[in-house]
Amino acid sequence: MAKEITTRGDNYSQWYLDLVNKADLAENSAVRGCMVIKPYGYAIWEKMQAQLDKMFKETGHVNAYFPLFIPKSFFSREAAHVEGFAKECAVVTHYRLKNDPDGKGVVVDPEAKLEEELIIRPTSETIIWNTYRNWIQSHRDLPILINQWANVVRWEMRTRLFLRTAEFLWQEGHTAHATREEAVEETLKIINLYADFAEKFMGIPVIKGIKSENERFAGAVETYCIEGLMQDGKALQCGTSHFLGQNFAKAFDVMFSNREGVLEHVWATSWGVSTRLMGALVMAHSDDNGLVLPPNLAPIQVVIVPIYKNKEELDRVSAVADQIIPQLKARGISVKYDDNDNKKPGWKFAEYELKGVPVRLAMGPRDLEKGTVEVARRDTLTKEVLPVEGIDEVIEKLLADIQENIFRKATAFRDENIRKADTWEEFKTLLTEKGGFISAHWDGTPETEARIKEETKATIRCIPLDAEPEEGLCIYSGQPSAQRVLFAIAY
RNA sequence: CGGGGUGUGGCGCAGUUGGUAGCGCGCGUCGUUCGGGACGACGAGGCCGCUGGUUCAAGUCCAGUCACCCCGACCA
Repeated sequence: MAKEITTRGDNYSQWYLDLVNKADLAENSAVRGCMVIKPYGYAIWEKMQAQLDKMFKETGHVNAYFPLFIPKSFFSREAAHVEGFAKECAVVTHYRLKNDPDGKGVVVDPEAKLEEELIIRPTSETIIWNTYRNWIQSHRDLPILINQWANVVRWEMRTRLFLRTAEFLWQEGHTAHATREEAVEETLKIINLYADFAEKFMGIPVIKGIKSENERFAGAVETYCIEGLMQDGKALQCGTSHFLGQNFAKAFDVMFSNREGVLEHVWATSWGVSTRLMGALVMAHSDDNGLVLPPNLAPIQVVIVPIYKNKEELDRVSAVADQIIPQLKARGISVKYDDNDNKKPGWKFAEYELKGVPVRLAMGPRDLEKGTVEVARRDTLTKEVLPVEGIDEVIEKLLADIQENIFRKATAFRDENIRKADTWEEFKTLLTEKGGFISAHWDGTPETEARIKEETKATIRCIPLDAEPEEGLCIYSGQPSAQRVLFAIAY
């Protein structure tokens, strides 16, 4: 029977979990808070990785790899950084097990206690800056533009597949520069790169902005972010790029001699996106029938389902498919011909819809007679019958159209869900009745932000980069404010 | 860390006043089907989360324990 999916209207978070499970993206593992990313889900992540990796390299970055373990003492070097991460660190204290003297399996060998405990990286700034110290002496060693693809661990109390897991995959860029200007430029370059990626590849419109002090990365001078809006009206931080100033250079004593031979501290940035983007992808586009994947990230862009009564009919359909498939592949389109005889066409239709395959072609005896094929698109759930002749070109255009349509739809939704509030009452009403982003004046103090969060659960998602200056009064305190910021309930 | 819930074939579940475990899906074989999740016949598959207790007898009652999920507080 059908794989039942909870509808978005019934229970949005259950709908999300159903999709992740039933579309074979990921499942919970035997380890609390950690997920198993299944092949179909991982294939999407690999597409994200490939594209981002290409974009990083095009902007002059190179990949490297730093260790999973970080000596505990490194962590205490940068005060704000420790404070931010200390509460959620996994710690390695021993390096050996031994047979349980009582004969029940194995126990930690108390003899094997580490001199210095190791932290499992929640992020790698400390180990990296400790390493950069040895790499940097002169301005000629700069800039260093390194990215690493890695896993990190943050011991979260409450987890959700992809959106927040104890272990997750990500990339983290760590760059070192001779000047403040250059580091700031790098920070901005990356946030723009992330926004491009989110919009052009994931089809998710994002708002670029700066984090308030409360939301800033622990150890950063300034945190830039891209914020997306999910279909339930909650915001999701999709990526961050940090200007770290000289904080880590000072903590790890990383200095270079400039052109005048004077020693200066190095300027730094760090930036990352994670498997959380998988969650964003699901929640931004999908519907009650299953996933809706943008063609640019779909592991299978086109599926061909043959319809036949017997071997002879299948052979005839396959002969036509054999003509179409190479034409599609020649255009760089990934295609799957599903001639699995164990499943009926109807079953396959439902299954590929659940998995978000952008385009489905169905071909049967009726098509053979007329030289046609049925083309169904996932985003609109519409079908039309078209000539096989020239279908490759049609599909190439169709995929581009689907990519664009998905983005347009998400953009319209996002734009409809940014609302201005000018009074506290209006703010609260909009938040509970509509959700989405609320654009409002704020006095700029962490105290006010904290109070608003306490009373409404909404946080400042960002101060948009493109915000127009506008005199106003803080929605909460009534103090003067120079521009609006975006509030939302966030994941 | 609080509050709630669930542990029974691969998955989803039922199992009444205790009496020796069943249904759907899936799986295997065969046949008929095949343009929106097909049908029939036969078949395989279970230490009822774990430990202890009560009892002639425990999936069921009692105590303990572990795990996971959902909802909050903290966070990308």
